[in-house]
Amino acid sequence: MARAQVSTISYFLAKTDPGTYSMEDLRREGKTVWEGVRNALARRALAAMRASDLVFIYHSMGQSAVVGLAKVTKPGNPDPEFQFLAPVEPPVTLKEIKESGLFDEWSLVRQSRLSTMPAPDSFAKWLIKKRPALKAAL
DNA sequence: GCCAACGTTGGC
DNA sequence: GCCAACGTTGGC
Repeated sequence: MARAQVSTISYFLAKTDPGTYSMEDLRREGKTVWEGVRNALARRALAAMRASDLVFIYHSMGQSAVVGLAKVTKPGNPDPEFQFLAPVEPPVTLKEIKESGLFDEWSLVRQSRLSTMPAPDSFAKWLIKKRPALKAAL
């Protein structure tokens, strides 16, 4: 039976070394083209991004935490454009994500070197529950 | 086409 | 700063 197509958004997670380009830089600039990712699997995730998809910005290199939320304004071809939406305050650390035990199958946990990847809907829900302030940005 | 050596990333 | 994971390069 046909059913009305509801447009759904996908979630992603993008890592960045804050020493090179941080969430604060994105916040200041408002928007940025997310480029410089070379790994094939990571580029596939970038290419899959569509306008209005949501991206969790993650600081690698010491901080290891989700620090912000962004929206895809231009799709990946393969470099998408991100618009800053909101900080995650306080950041949600990889440690917390691991300790939740909910995301053991996720690439963030399984494949530490992967820099860009899809994020499960369950992670978005879990994060919003942990940081209710994010609701306003969604 | 295999695989050893090397380089890079990111967690700790 | 170290090391594990893993992608890439180059000799054969």
